[in-house]
Amino acid sequence: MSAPSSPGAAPPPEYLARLNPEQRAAVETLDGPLLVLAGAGTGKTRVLTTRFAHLLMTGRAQPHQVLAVTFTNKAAREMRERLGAILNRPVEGLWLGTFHALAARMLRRHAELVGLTSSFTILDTDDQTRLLKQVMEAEGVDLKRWPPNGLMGIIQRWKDRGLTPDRIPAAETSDYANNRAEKLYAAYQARLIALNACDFGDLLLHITEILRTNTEVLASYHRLFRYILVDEYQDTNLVQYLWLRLLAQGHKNICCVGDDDQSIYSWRGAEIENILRFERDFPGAQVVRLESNYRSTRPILAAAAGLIARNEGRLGKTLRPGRADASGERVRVVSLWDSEEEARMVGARIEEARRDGVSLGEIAILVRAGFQTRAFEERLITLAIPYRVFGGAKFYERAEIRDAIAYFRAMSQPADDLAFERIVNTPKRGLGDTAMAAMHKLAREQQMPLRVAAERLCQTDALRPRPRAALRELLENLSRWNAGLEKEGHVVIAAQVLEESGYIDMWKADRSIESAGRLDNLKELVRAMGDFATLGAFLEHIALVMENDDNSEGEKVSLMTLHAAKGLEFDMVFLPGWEEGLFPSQRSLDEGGAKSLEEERRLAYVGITRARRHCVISHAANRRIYGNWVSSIPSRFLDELPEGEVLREGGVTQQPRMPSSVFAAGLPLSSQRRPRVIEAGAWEVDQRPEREKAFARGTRVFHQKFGYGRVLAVDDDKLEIEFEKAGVKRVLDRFVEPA
DNA sequence: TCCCCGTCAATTTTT
DNA sequence: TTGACGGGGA
Repeated sequence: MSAPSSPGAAPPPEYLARLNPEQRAAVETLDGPLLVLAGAGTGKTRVLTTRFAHLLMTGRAQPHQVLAVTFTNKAAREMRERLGAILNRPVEGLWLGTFHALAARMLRRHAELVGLTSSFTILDTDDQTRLLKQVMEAEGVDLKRWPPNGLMGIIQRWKDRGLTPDRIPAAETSDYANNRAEKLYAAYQARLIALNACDFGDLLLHITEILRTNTEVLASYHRLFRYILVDEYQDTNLVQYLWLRLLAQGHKNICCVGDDDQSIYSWRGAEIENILRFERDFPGAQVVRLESNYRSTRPILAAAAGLIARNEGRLGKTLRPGRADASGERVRVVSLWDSEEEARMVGARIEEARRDGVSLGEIAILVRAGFQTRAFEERLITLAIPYRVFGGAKFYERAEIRDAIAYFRAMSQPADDLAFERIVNTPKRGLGDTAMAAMHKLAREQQMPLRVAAERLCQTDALRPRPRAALRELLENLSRWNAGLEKEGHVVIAAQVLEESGYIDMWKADRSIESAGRLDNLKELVRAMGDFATLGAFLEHIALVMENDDNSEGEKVSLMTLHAAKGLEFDMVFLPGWEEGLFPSQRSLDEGGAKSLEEERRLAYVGITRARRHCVISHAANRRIYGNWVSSIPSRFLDELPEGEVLREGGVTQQPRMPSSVFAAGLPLSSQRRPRVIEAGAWEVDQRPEREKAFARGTRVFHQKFGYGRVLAVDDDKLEIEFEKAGVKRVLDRFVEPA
């Protein structure tokens, strides 16, 4: 390959010449800890991959001597591809992958140190909950009072912090289920080991435990990894941080890339403190800031910057427009009457953009919570605008896929009770509660896997002849299939399993609409297995690399949550529902206080910075939530946008429909409360004049949706009104009239 | 074994 | 309003 770049020598290689000075500093600062603070759209991925390539090109490291960690498979894939592109060849033997994939790979090498074998199973969330539920039942916990999912959350947070059951601080034993959380956690862990299984949290928990107690193992990784690269460092949790810190103790060449302003995952254990603390954690650390943004127009960046500047806990950086054509229209803030009108407004603007030649694939609607997508879906269907909702059910989560995988697991992993349980009576073999209870009883008494207990049971006359025969057949099949694996190969056996177990027939006999699709999915599953050398490799892939199936032909509007949008960009972005209680969400306000308000604000920042050219933020005065109308006041984030950078407007000039109650009251049209028609442009100059219209306490007022009421309290332009029919609500004064 | 009905809750999600 | 879930009855 080309010669390494030595400072001062001849022109730098082409891959470096393409970088701006700050990016280049991030790539060429090779020794010691380095934090790269990469703002949105500043070329983070480019820096990361170029740095990786640079390490190889300069001969600083062999491919296998670099540990490169990402959060998602998508990011890992992208890094691999771009690395190959820079080096102009595919690269083999890399330690490049997600935290979980890399941890699993390491753990398989040392599994016996925590009581597992190297072929341990990785459970998905569904299995995790089922197992925990069983543990809780065995301990006699009232599952109604103490839902397993609650404990699952507690356990996961503990695992996120690297806490094994014996390490739970006394102060935190939590009052869950009468102080039994810790005991249940220990029992759950014991069950996992007995099943030779890990949940996702265990992958990092176990390997970190191994590294911190086993100096020889740790030293071997110190010898191996000369350089460590970490993506999205602001999203790391404590155990991931501990794992990285242990590994980095060797050469101390750890480079973390991240953006504290985009830390939006604290609720799943991410600790923004990790990135804030970097310089203290890694003495001698250097920090490089990437602040040149190549994505968005100046007004969009200014709006985002103004908003995020309100946060206290941040390292601080300011995005500068880096594009030559950074001028553009201001961010629009549109006020609407209700959520239906909001959907109409978004739909109308999308149609308009489409007429103007904007590709639908370049348009996104980003919402705070999943349920918000529905209103927009309905509108887009009406307008015949193709769209795509991200974050739906995934391929591996479908029942038929999970069943099939359970068959493969049950066949190849005799200790995998969860898999065995799932398939034992699927399709129906007449093995109901009675048979299962007998198996469980024996397994428990003899401390053996279910499958072994089932074998024993078949040799007794504990079961009636019919179920006994069915069970025996299943067990014989499992052994036979497994025995054929070596000779026939896993793809042939997989097809055979699904066929001979009667599973395929079960779906063929099913006359529901989905059954054809399910059969297709099964076919696709078997086909995909051919891409893997062994069944084990395939199962690992399924557990860790659960790809969202991505059959996106054609250009479609993207509908997704703000969280799902991180890392993406679009020409035109709609950000609806900026209302107090929805965004920032009530729940985060209630539970997390000031800290989570800051996280909500970061989420808003992420939303705005997704937009390249057009950003339309909106809020509605009334919204239907869980079936009833709720009035809402504009999000505080709207007030925090710098005034000069936004254009405040009313909605589409569409008259809100009269509530039926008005007609029912039989009022003459002339005296009807005329709905305040919100006209385009009407609010461009804020609402100051409107505000003069003071409503004193006790004033009797009329509201379009809630009818008549009396003002209880006035807070600037927000009124608290006790409505005769609808109860006490908080409403903006511009939406009520004196009665 | 299946289906119907009452109850209850209801962000954000990757691996 | 929707959906998931569990209990009870056919």
